[in-house]
Amino acid sequence: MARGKIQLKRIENPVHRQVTFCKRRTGLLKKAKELSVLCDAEIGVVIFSPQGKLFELATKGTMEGMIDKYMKCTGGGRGSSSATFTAQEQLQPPNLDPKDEINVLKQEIEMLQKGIRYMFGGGDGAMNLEELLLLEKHLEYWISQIRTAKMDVMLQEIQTLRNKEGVLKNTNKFLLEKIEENNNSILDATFATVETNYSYPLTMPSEIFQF
Amino acid sequence: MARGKIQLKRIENPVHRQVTFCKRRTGLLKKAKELSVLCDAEIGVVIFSPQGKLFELATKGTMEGMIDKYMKCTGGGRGSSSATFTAQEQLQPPNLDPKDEINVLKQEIEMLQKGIRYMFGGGDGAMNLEELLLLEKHLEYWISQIRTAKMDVMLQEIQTLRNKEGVLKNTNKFLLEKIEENNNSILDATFATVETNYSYPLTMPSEIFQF
DNA sequence: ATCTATTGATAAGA
DNA sequence: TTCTTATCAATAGAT
Repeated sequence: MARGKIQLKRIENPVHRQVTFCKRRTGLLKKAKELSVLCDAEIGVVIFSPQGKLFELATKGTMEGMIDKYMKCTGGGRGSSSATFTAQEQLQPPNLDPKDEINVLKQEIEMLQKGIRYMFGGGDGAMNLEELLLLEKHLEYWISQIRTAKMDVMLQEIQTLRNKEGVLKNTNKFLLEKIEENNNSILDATFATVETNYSYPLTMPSEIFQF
Repeated sequence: MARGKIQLKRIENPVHRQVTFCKRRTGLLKKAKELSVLCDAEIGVVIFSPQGKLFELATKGTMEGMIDKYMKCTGGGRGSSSATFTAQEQLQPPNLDPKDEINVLKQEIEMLQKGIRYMFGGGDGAMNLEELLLLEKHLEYWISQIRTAKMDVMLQEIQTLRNKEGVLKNTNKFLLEKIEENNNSILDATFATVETNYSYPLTMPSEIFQF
């Protein structure tokens, strides 16, 4: 537009991209407002920045109202965005354009294939930012599975340690009783001498046994 | 804009208004597309003409997807606008090439995802795409909040238990040595008798102490 | 954030 | 709706 034409492609420079996003976002919302006022139209605009931040505009009423109206117009027939809907409604077949769905799925497959190549190859197999962001999302899910397994292991270890502790405590208790018995039959001198050589108390601080 | 400035108010002349609506609507959607491409943003625009006619644009995926994302962002805790459905239900409508293609693509995606899950050593590989996407959405929100706190608590407990175990082990060891000393000075009979009354071994299995 | 040379959008007319 | 053209508005690049 100014000081030089721009290419209709993603701006690679992150600073330029962010600045342009801010400027054009403002411009777009302004244009939407103008159109709404000038022509008495009802307009809703939703903008997600690459970082996922939401910007929105609803020229009449609320965005929810817009969405409800949109749903009615598209004949989706599914529940209102603001109303609760039944499981029955939820189970109705989706109303997606098959072509769109196919494209989405193809993109997903390509992304997955690239991701696999990336992980196997180790190199940065020429994935662009958008693909990396998509892959990141899937990795987050996959990682959650690992987390579950890890959590199981940790819970198991906690249980095992608790069991061990119980055994040790009982053993300790038994040994203490044993020593007390022995103390009744031998001279105290020997025991006292040894006791000073150890830092571990024969009786544990009470809080250690609190669970 | 051209041939004279305009007032930012409703255009009273119906013909002018209609013409302007058409022109500016085109311009607005163009701007939205440009912003999306240039800045890698996800944008949804919904326009209702005064006559109630719908014009829409979703720069990535479908408008329904946009709405879902919007609901998520605004904390609208209600269900997905695109109803949840199982892969089985989606397989129902036969005879349509697009549907068949979708099914093939989905199977391919599942295969790829299973492969990756296998690489990670994770899950059981029995989830369909919709389940994965839905679960991912929820996990992204919930796990991040719960994960840190839970992990801290668990790690803390493991550490505490290990510390306790170390103390108990050392105490146990000391007591054992003490008893051995005592055994050298008193009769074995008493000890042996008591030992049979307890199931806890005085010497722990070696693997218990492996960390 | 502000400035300004340019490009892009568009009101009016056909 | 679309095209043209004179103007106005948006904005890319620089500061």
